[in-house]
Amino acid sequence: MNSNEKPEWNGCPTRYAAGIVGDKWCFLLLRDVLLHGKRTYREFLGSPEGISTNILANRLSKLETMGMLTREADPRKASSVCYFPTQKSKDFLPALVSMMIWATQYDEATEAPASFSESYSNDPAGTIAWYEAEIDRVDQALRSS
Amino acid sequence: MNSNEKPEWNGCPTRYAAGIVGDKWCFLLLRDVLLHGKRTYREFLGSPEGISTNILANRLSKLETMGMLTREADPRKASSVCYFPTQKSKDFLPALVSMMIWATQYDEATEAPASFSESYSNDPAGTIAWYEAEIDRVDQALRSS
DNA sequence: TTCGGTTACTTGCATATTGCAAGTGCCTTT
DNA sequence: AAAGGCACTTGCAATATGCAAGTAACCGAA
Repeated sequence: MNSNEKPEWNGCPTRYAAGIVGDKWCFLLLRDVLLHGKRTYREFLGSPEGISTNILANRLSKLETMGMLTREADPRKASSVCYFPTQKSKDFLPALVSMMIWATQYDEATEAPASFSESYSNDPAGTIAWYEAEIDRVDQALRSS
Repeated sequence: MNSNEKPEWNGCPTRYAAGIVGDKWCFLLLRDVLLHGKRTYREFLGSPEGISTNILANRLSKLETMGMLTREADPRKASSVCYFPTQKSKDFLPALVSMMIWATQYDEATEAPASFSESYSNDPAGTIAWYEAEIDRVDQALRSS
């Protein structure tokens, strides 16, 4: 890449990302799904930020429409519902972790232990892989129950 | 990292990031500053998304308060104003680029050339470094004028 | 020195989005 | 058959946004 290639086209990937993640609630729901293993409406409602029920329903359907989540019957109880992450949202993990690393560095009140940043700087790919494995573990357990 | 260490604390770095980037307009302004070399109110207004003047003023001051931008007199014309990226926002670049890579992969209408993803996958650190150098070049040129 | 143009905003107002509380319909459990 | 949980929906007041217009300071040219 040399300095003649001015990246004017950058606008678009960023706008695409902003359309999904440039919303506080979608962002936090993605965290719940990708990092906290949450899969149900009830679990999302329980997050400390206190999303209200209408906004939650709205954002879940938005995320479904955008191909980030799939809405399926809960294998444990047919009357209940699960939202599973798609490959598209799993592929968002590196970006999400990258933002967390940045936030950990600048948030004076961070609750993230030093070991998080350390393990990422020692082995970024391994850290991402660990989260991916957790997601798969959660979803396989759920789907086979 | 073993699977006993369940990362409950993840909520917070993500919430911190969501507080800044979980807003469409802040997100796009960061793009303009970090990727497009924009520094003035007038330049931000010119972006294709069409931010309105009151929202722009509001977000610039929010980003300044959050330590992402500094508001300074324009060295070219004292009556004008420049918004420069701080180290904090420059350190956000890896996360931003990571989101762009993801968006490029999933946006069917992406305008990003294949060479962008290629150069990132060949040499991620080098790609980030290139953007950092561009930012420094822009700001040094501006400040010494 | 005054006048038009530019820059960086602020203000007012109609519309859209949010937050909160309450309600609905469909299971499931007892 | 009744009670409760789950996943929403609805209504309404409060807040935020988008748009158009206005303002204040400065700058360069005539």
